[in-house]
Amino acid sequence: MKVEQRFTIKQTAEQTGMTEDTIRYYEKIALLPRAERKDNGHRFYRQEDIHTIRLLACLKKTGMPLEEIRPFLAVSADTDPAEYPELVEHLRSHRENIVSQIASLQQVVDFIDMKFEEGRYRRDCSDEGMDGAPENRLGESKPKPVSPSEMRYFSGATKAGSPLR
Amino acid sequence: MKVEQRFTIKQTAEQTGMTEDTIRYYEKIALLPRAERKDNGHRFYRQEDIHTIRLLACLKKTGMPLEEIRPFLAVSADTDPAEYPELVEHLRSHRENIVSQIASLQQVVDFIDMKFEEGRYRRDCSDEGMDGAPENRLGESKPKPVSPSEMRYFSGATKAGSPLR
DNA sequence: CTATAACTTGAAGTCGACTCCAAGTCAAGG
DNA sequence: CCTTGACTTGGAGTCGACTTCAAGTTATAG
Repeated sequence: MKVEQRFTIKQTAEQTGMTEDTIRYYEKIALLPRAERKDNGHRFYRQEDIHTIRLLACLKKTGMPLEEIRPFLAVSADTDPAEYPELVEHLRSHRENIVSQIASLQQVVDFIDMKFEEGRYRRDCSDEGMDGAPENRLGESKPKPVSPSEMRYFSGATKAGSPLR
Repeated sequence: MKVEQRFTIKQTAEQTGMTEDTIRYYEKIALLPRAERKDNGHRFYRQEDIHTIRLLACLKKTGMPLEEIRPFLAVSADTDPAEYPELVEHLRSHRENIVSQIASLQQVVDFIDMKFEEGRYRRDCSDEGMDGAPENRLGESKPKPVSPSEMRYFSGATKAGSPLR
């Protein structure tokens, strides 16, 4: 058994898809804890840290601002979230955000698919698009069109008379 | 039949969830076409414009930068995308982005759900998480846990001896 | 007539998230 | 020895996306 692998900032950057500068920046703003240093002062990271940074990267991809990620990371490791009741609400509410973000994204995918298929309709994409029962559909392959349920299309302004509206 | 409804910038802002300032800003950077003006110089918008702005809002929610939205809007109306072959590729590639964004988001949702359910595991959330066949799953209701297929969890660094790794 | 509100304009300011820079340290190779 | 490369630091600069500001116009109500 090795003593526990150590990674340089460069390796860490490669493994997490961040730049070295960004990792240092996160440390600077204390989003990440101060990394351990070797004798020469160089940072080094353990597998554990890499997982944390990956989670950070993942949250960032969901459009979460850094300040919201901050409390998230506290719970990232092996902590039981129930120990931080304050964060539990945070998590739950962010989960809702994400779910609605997914719905938004799905609408855009549907919009695009529709454009491809028919090239003429417009889909409504309002904030309240998914009220009621947000039926979950997620077709990866193109031939899957839009679900028929409760949809509102971009109507109006269809120069050549639209049937409904 | 009315002459066609006209909306002030304020009403438009309300209906699209943007601020008036933002709408003016988009006009300034020519993301939106110059709005028509009344005799007194005030902007007014038609239903059609509102749809366009809604689409803009929707794309923005998916994290698309304004400069990428720009060409998108060109095709938003009643245009057939096939007439703009350049945009078709754009659309297709953005669709792929979104699909992978959805996958990312879904991972975070799964991560959160797992935290809630077990409060002890860590899920991996790497960039290449969904390679191979991106099985599409999208559970809206909480009781839906994570799909069993090809998943990598946050492992490592589990202070109290982790089983695998 | 005045005051309030809803708009107009261009320009300047803010904020988050990097990204780059200059100056310095340290280790290894030629 | 000097150079190259990988790092360190603090601070400044950039960029996207707004947001605020100051000054002005016009319409309506009291």
